[in-house]
Amino acid sequence: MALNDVEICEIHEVHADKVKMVKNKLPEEDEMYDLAELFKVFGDSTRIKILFVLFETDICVCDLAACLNMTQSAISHQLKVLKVSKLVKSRREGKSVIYSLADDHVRTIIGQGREHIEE
Amino acid sequence: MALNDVEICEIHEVHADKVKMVKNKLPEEDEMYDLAELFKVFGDSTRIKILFVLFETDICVCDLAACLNMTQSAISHQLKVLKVSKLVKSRREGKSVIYSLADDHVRTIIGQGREHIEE
DNA sequence: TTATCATATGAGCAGATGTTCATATGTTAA
DNA sequence: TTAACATATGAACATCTGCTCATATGATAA
Repeated sequence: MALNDVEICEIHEVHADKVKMVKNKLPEEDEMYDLAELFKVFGDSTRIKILFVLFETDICVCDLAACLNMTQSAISHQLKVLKVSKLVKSRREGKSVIYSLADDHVRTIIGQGREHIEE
Repeated sequence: MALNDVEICEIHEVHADKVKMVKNKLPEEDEMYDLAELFKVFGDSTRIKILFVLFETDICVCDLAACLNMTQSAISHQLKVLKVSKLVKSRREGKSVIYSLADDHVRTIIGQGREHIEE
């Protein structure tokens, strides 16, 4: 029998009614999973730095790498992650590819994060 | 000589002036790093689920584990991460330890995340 | 005290993640 | 077309992360 813990707990003390009530109010598994995936994207300092640069200006990969003192390859890999998550979009201009913020949730989310830290 | 990429780029095309301007506007390295660390905490589905439970009610470790069908140990480890990041606080009540949300930035941050996803 | 319940924690392991390196793709100019 | 620049990408590797298992700590009741 799997998940013995749950069984054992119920015998003793777990408030089965409370647990059931809370379970019903939780969002879909998928939604919570996707949310975690989104925050995972914010959870890397290279990507955060990229976003801060994009707060200031649209910019090409090469300049971005220079801003952060990192290799073009490393930046490019991370830009892809940001793009798949729709936090960033890109357009081609001649030989360069210019990246920019996809929408304003990014600013809000990061803003709230900063507020939390300032305490 | 290290970081050849930057050097090479400058010879050719990088907009040194633009790069310098952006660099000046960026927050402190530490702040960006801390921000990434904060979001890293949100970037795991177990922790996200814990937070959603805490949106509904204060709850003990045992009930929390039952809600998520996970072991007490796994939950306890993650609660520690959440506590160190000040997203969650705890109080003892008899044999149990009751966890609750530390403040309301958590709701706001997660709310913005959800908005971003709904698109 | 001792027994039991509730939670916390350390070690170990498997899987995920970010960077580097080499190279491929795509664009422009000659 | 070819050469040079700009970006993207795959593989490899080292590090990080989250879970499990065993066990320690803490609290209560008998």
